[in-house]
Amino acid sequence: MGNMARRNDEVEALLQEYADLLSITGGDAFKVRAYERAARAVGGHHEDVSTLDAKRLRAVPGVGRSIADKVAEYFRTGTIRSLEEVRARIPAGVRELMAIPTLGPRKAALLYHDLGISSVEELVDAIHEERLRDLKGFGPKTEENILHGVALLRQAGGRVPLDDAWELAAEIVAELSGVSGCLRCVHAGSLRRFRETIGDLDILAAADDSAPLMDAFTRLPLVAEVIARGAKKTSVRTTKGFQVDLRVVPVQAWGAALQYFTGSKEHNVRIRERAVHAGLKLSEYGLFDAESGELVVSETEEEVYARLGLPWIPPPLREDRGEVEAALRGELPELVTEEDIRGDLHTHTDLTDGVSTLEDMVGAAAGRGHEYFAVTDHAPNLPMVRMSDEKMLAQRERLRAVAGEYPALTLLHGTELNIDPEGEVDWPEDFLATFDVCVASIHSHFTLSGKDTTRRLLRACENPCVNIIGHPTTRLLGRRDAIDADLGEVFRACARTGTALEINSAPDRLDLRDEDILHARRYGVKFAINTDAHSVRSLDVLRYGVGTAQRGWLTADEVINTWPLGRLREFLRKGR
DNA sequence: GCCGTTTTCGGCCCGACTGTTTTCAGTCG
Repeated sequence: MGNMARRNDEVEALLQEYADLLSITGGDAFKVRAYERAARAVGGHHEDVSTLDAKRLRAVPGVGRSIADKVAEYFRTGTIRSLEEVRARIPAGVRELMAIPTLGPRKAALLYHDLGISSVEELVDAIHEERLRDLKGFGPKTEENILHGVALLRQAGGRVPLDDAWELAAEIVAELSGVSGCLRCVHAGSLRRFRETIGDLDILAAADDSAPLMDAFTRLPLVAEVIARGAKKTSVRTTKGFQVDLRVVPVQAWGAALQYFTGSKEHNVRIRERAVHAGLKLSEYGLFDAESGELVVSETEEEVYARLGLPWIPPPLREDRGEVEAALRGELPELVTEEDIRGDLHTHTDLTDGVSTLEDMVGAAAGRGHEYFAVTDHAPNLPMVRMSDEKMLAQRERLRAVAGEYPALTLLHGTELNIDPEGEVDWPEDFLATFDVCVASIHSHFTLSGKDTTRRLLRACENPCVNIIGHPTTRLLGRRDAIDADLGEVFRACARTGTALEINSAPDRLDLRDEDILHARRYGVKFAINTDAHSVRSLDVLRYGVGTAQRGWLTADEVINTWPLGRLREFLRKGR
């Protein structure tokens, strides 16, 4: 799976790059869109595109003769000639300008052609030197927006999205686990704790002799540079500029090392304090008697915690947010797990902006062992999707038709509504009431005042047909701030009206985020952990939503899509 | 560049918002 995903991802990235470069050069907008569409389709495709012959490649929606040829050329030669040609004309830094929110291909092209700007740094310098002032279409507000966008980008501080880190870790762990003499290998660090972005990736392995593991590690194809190489620790930088540390420990020290390298630093400080008070000393090598220096325990994390008078603490809780105190009181939450999730309540198909068909999405849901599955395509007020009542009803018929093939899976017909500035949604109540489930989300007017946004969300909660507030803060990691709202008021309204808050699992959203979940659960709110999947493959993101929910201390009972269908349906009736 | 119970051309995702203009270009969802 990991490997297959990467081949498709490679092609998706290349086609998207080609689309971006075409748009910068002012190429035909429809051609640009064709490449973007093909990129998304390949990225979301369920088969490994490197294994497909020409005919089956062209069966991927949006892939025709020309793009199929380019994909084949890439797998045959390792490059795409036409991409190389356009790369030679446009520096990579110009494309990187497009990562700045509010800065698209036209402005990037203008900045490059008129001022020779080809990096974010040069752009920031140029703004401070007031060199943008004479540029057509650029005013003071544009400068301000660019600087804010750059600040958002830099907030991520070189950190990597959770899914990128996860996939990289999975690949490295799989590779190293096969090395002779490797007794254990896992990822640790902030990835094990499911933080929303990852700084450095920490891989931990156990072996008697570390040399074969270190050799294999430094020889991985994705390694661009070996930063440090030792017997216990080796650090590399990947071709994408990401630092990965491998630590190899004797298997006897596994538990102590895993505990130490999982962090967080703040959690470990608390744990070591407890050790000191008990006359012990904790390090990555084990728990030792402070006086005699004799090893007490080190083989498993459970033993280490137990010897300190604590139950094992799940990694997502290890942030020094009261988990040690809760553990001491015997009040650690029994965290929701991916296995607890019985179904997804927010997904899309190619009827709107998804890339997989309804049949493929449903088949994949059945394959995952879901008990229920909601298809919730976009409602008409999102103009790009050109939705209509007729299309929705036709989809409902199609859903009914496919349902017969999966007797163990209950299909729910839903929609993702748009909450307008007044808090109203797309359809009147009588039509909404015909859906099994309605998600309602903000997709426009992100910059209303806090007061107006709060009122807007409250109004949506009070709609008797709105079951779930989708991606409640609408933030995009590294791209868009959370909306300004009095979340306490919103959470109170959700609890009162029987409206669930979504934990959107998309790695660039993770919305609600962990702190907001901790806040919201104090109001007795219910949650829904959804994928918002736009393809079969993106159904996999569920783990990130569950990890985020765990960081928010959620138990299965607080999450409506862990419930049996009957209890879920009762909740979705919302007292109607 | 893709696609076709419109089949080899002529459409294709469209409307709103923002900031810049002085009638509109660029970006976004």
